[in-house]
Amino acid sequence: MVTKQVRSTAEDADLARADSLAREIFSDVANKWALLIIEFLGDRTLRFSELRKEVEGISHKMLTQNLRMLERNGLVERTVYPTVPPRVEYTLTAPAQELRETIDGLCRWTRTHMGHIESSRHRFDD
Amino acid sequence: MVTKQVRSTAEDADLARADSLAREIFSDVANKWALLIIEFLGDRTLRFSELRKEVEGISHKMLTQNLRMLERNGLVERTVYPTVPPRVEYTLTAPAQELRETIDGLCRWTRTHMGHIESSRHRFDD
DNA sequence: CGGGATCCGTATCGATACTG
DNA sequence: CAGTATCGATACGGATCCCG
Repeated sequence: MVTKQVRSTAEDADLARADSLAREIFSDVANKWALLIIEFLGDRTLRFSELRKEVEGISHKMLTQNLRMLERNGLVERTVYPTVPPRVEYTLTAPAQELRETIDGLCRWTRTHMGHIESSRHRFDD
Repeated sequence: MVTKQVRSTAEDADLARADSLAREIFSDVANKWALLIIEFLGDRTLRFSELRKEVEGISHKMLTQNLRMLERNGLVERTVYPTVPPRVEYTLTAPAQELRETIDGLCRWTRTHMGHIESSRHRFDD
């Protein structure tokens, strides 16, 4: 166990960098649309328009924006077929598949506690 | 397995309601600040000001706003001690504790794949 | 068809000031 | 100390148009 006393200022700086990076990634990933895209894409390979149908309610803009972000973070793979009209397919990468497990957990949690939450809301709204 | 044909319109309406409720709860919970508050609060009992220190970067306003929302959904319990100056303590409820398990998973995932994500970002930014 | 660019209303957020 | 209210800034999100 490394104590505060023997930790150099350089190591402190490293930890600070790691922390802010983790926070940054967390902010990217812990947003509604990103999580829904990952959840609905699952282990399938879908085109842009197909994915848009799956994640209902998402706008054209939000879908492209989030897909770019996920691609940048190495969570989705984007394959372009240079045909006309163009055909673009999206798949989750291995790290994203792991992430999907925990998102599944989040979805299960929601379904399990929906009733409790709904009644709690009604109690609160007085 | 219930097929589409034998499902009544009333049952369809129920399913639609459940779906939109689930979406609503998901939108509440799957946001950066809410998740961080739950994660940092953990199994402790913290005052408003203590919690504000823990979740660094959160503004006074965002903290109150999210705490109200979490309280409404029955995820945090708010205890007011009518002293002067006032003392208000927050704790996670049982459902929120369960949720914390999956948030822990999300945090572990972030730490595990930080390196991969960072290098993927550098590759993308060209 | 996929996606970039633009416009524009709205929700979000931070800072500040004020109450019990 | 905890919380509400108000006010600007700006980021978000949707609608639309156009290009490959």
